[in-house]
Amino acid sequence: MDAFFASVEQLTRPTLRGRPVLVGGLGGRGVVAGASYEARVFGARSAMPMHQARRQVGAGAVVLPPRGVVYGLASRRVFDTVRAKVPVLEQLSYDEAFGEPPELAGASAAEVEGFCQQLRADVRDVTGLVASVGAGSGKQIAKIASGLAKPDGVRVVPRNEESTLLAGLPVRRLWGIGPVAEDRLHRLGIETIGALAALTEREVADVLGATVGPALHRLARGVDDRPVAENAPAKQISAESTFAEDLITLAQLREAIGPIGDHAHRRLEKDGRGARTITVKLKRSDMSTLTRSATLPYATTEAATLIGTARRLLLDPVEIGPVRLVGVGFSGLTEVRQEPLFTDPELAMEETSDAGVPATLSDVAAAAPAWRIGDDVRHAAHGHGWVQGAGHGVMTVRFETRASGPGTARTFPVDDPALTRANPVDSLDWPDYVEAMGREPSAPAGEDVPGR
DNA sequence: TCTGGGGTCCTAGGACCC
DNA sequence: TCTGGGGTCCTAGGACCC
Repeated sequence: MDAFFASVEQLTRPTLRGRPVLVGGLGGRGVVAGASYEARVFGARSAMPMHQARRQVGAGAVVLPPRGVVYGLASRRVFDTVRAKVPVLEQLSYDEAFGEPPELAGASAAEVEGFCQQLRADVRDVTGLVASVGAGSGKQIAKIASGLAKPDGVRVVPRNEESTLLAGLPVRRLWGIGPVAEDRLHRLGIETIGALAALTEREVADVLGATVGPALHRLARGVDDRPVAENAPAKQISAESTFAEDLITLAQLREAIGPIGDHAHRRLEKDGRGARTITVKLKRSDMSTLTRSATLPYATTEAATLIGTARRLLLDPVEIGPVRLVGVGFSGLTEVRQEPLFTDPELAMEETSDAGVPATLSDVAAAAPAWRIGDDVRHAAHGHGWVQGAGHGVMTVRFETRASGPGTARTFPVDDPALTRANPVDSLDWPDYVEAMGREPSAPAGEDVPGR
């Protein structure tokens, strides 16, 4: 999908079409999760610090917090549509998947091109979103081709053009070569995939490792027989959170880990399996990370045991230095037939002792929610809208959805009783879609698609 | 006022077992 | 009386992907 997050915002909030949209964290430590093509013109990119992207785009920038549920449903619509023509899909993220349609076995480049164009048309008709498709003899070539196809296009790489195409590309374009591997190769004067392909097996293993090296070497030489397969069940479920200011005491960490553990635990429950291994992740102010893990004798779904164990694994900032991020991960995921007969009473105690803790800032926020830019709103008379601006006791709401076309903005007192919080999904006209289809779309891996 | 969040895979060392 | 070899599991760290 082309600029997926930003495109969903422009689809459901039509006023934003044609404008530079940045989706991502709004706080000082936020990064860009999605940038519309209008924003990319100014150099804004995914993973860039938000303040930097904002500075580059200038005053016209529209900065919005991510609406994960909306992207998740849009993603399901997209892949339900694709699945009708490509039964086996290997999903890489919310917005990207590999497929190997059986009917294209032995097809000519022209036939493949036609198939891909039809697929894009289907996706666009059903979802209103723009997809690009790349095709080639293997996943690596298809992936590179899809990058070349964007925006809004198809790129088919025939067999006889593969090696020429690969040879000229910078090594970094190879899926699996990141900043570190790129740097190592550059030090040896290896700049292109062609130069990488020309190395010996031995050389490549020395530079990139005994496993990864030869694998990347094969891809560089155009050898890619990896199958396209449906995603395996997740091996790990985790949640993490970066704080506006570094945490400097163990007490702060112990308080912070509760909501993060709850978040991870909620997703574990949704998955339905139990976990044996609990991992705590801490990122220090210099961006280095520390992890500590513990493995229980049995898998459990119990929040008290899981989060209590995580809390026990925390390290003291007095010893390790200020902490900017805390994460909790669960792995060793297995079906749990029955709950264990006993839980560790000490751990259970630790967890439940949170009950009497004084209200945290987030509790206060939940009690008296302030309207924030990007919030979805319902008004008794004007319908569904979103908060375009707020401050000085008033707020501006633009009333529009995917179906409405660009809407009008109206200003209200922030405490206007006619305004209530709305389900973000309604901006996609989701209820109408479900009604038209006569059912919910299939939910293969649920919301917990890997990546993003 | 630098650098999110959710994943996968690999490496390497040590404990432990036969 | 000086210590092999193979295997699995666990822990910690790191590269890489979107």
